[in-house]
Amino acid sequence: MSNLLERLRRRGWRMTAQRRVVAEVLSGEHIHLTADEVLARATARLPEISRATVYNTLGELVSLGEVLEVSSVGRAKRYDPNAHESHQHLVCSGCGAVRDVRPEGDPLTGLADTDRFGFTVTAVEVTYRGLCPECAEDPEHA
Amino acid sequence: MSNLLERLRRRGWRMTAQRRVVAEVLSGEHIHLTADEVLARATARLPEISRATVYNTLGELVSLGEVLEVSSVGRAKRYDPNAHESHQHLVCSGCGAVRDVRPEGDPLTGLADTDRFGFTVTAVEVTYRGLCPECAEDPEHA
DNA sequence: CTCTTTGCAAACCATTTGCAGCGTC
DNA sequence: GACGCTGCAAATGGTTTGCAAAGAG
Repeated sequence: MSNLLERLRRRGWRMTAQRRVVAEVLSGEHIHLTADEVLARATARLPEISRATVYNTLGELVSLGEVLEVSSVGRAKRYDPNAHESHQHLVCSGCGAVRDVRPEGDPLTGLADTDRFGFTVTAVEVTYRGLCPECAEDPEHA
Repeated sequence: MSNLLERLRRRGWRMTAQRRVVAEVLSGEHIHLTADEVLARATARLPEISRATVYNTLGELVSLGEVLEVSSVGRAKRYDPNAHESHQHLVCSGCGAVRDVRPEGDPLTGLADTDRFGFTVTAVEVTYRGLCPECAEDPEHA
């Protein structure tokens, strides 16, 4: 656990103002921001940060395994800092809201051999789709 | 079941040469083509078909519920004609190959109330990631 | 005949890249 | 002081759109 920035410092990640701000913006629970949202929030704290740097930094965080890419919502990828606790996503089809969920019984212990087509399975992603309370009540909320 | 084209005729879907060819190209098992691949295969049968028509038609098939959009592989969306039999996807992280799988016990019958955040859950998507036999043996196969 | 679908080309949006200069370690 | 990171701007890839002409029912 602990926050993203602290994990990165502990790993000896080279620090700059831009990188720190991106990491800060990605701290918290149920965070699933697009690159553009990260840029907007980062710009609020550090006006001279550029879009390319946001993309570079996000890409590096993903390949470090400290941030997860979520492609199940809309056209733009979303970035999820909750990379160390296995979890699933609950996505609202109306407004695109995303919540992290962690059903107790891990139901995903892999595929029967007969279903694997010879694949070596290393990960499972689960997305639940539905409507959040606001969109269920007011379908125009989207 | 039955093939896509037949289902569409039965629904009284307006038919044109272009639409028929797109539906034909999407017939079969383990089909998960990108819009570009659909265009390429459709062009082989009907050279005058245009990219815009392929996109229009795919979009309509998706909103009819006869084709599924799969966004879990690469940047481009893929289109899966297997929309009536609930199934999951097995994706190779090396080469992007996709297979349909149908584990027997449907383990995913929803979320406990305490995990739902008030959402109305209507669907679950599961993606297994791993390496296909070819990529497991020869990591450069990608 | 009417109303939908098609083709073309341009617009769009998210993301990536090349390269000179700046800043961290 | 070296090498990696940053910003700019232009390129790319996938998808969408506007509009006039063609075609299905």
